[in-house]
Amino acid sequence: MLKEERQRTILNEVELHNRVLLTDIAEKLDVSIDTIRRDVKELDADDKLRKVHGGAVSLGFANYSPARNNVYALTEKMTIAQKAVELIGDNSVVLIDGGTTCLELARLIPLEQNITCFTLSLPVAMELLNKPNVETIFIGGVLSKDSQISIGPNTIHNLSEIKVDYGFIGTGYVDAHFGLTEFDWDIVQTKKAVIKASKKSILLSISEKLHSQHRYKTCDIKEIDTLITELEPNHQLLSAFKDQDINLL
Amino acid sequence: MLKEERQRTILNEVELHNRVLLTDIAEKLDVSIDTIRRDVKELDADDKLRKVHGGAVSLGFANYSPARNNVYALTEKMTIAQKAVELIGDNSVVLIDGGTTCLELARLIPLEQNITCFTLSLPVAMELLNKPNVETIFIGGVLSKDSQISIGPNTIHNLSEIKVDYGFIGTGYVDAHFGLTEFDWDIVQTKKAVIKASKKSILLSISEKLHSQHRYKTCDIKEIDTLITELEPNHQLLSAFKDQDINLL
DNA sequence: TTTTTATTTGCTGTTTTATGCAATAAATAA
DNA sequence: TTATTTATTGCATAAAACAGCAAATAAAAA
Repeated sequence: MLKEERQRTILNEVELHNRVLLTDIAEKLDVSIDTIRRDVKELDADDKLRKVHGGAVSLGFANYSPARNNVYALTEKMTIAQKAVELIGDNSVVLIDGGTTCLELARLIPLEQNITCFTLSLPVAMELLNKPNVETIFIGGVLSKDSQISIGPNTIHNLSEIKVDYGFIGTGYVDAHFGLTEFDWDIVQTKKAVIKASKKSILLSISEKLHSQHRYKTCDIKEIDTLITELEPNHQLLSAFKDQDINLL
Repeated sequence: MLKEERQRTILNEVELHNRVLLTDIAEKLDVSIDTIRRDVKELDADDKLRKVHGGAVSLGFANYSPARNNVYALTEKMTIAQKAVELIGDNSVVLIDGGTTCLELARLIPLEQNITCFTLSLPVAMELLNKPNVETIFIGGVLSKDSQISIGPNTIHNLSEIKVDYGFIGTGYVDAHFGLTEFDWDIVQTKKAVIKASKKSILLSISEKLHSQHRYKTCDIKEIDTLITELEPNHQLLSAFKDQDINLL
């Protein structure tokens, strides 16, 4: 078998599965592991793939860097945020939670929109300051380093003193049966207070999060007024939520 | 399974839920917790995520570095901030005002310094979140769009309930005779409350601001405990302050 | 054709890397 | 505080990478 052929096979394999094990391909092509190793080394030098310990991965796979494009599933989140922002009427009072989806919502608020906006998220607040017609009120409290939102008793107390038209919230995990869950107890307490401070709670979640759960429970699905995902409301992935008392957007 | 595949899975999980537990991933991928721990350590070193006790959080969630390209008189302000940061003892409770000089102070707080820090400035709060040993409490309220700090009655009320060791404040204008003055009435009210909430008030001001004044008065010089400028304390520009009951640094 | 030369491949022993285990230390929760 | 979970460290093992050598193969020259 020619070297060319062998390398072509390796590349095919890598492009198809994003990865390959040296041992597998050596056995498949019935040559020694050293030969394959040398082939992969050449392909790596030619920037056709990335050699890694024990095998090789495709370039797209290796170059994936969240630090560069920063937000995971940005298109989906923008779709969700767009649906959410359409709910906000002029002169309404809303509360925006933390998380990247909620941050997108803050970004998408039109410059001419005239609203009052409460938030407990530092990045969301930063974003809202760019909107000339949004009156922004930050709910103070102890700041969580991970989530960059106010948490703790003071935050919860502050939240207890307001009642907004819409509360836009995110969640770590959501399941049609188990409801909204998080792994952080403080966050759960805060989110509970957010929901209580909202006449209507709007949950923003990418579909990938549906049917996942964790240890601490924020609330049942029925406490949420509307669920917004990037999917069409009658998508089959949402069927489990159709039976529940919740609007889908 | 290749290490790269495993790390990609970890990244997906982290970006999906913002935060994951090492134990969960280890179980899901069926490898030892040590391996996951090492993976997460590497991903952290590569700035792909942030490792926290027991798990990992996504960067999009915990990343913010405001560019400070065009800060006026940055070197002077850094000198001032350096002098100020040396005043802060371990386990003390401080309050940091807004403005670029105070932001520099927040930046210069050493990573190992263990303090509790109140602030009403959004950029300062952002900066403080990067300090692992600083407990940050944000004083909530209506946010001023240009100064990016909390103002208004609610802010003032919140400030009335605390008393910190040091209050680090900035000012728009300062004069040995007329005291601290501002352009904006709301800001003045807030700064008054900040001074009242501080056992000792430390004024941070570049020398260029000395001997300037504006329409609304925050307080007299005698209400300030220490004035920090970029100059030597016995510089002649400071002579007018020497007669006053104020420390110079 | 045969001979020479260069390239490729496989093998051996050594070094490096990846992973899991266990003991101890540190951090967090109760 | 104590108890429990999570981190760190060192070590053992196995797999993989590497370097050098020699046989096999291919290409070029006589």
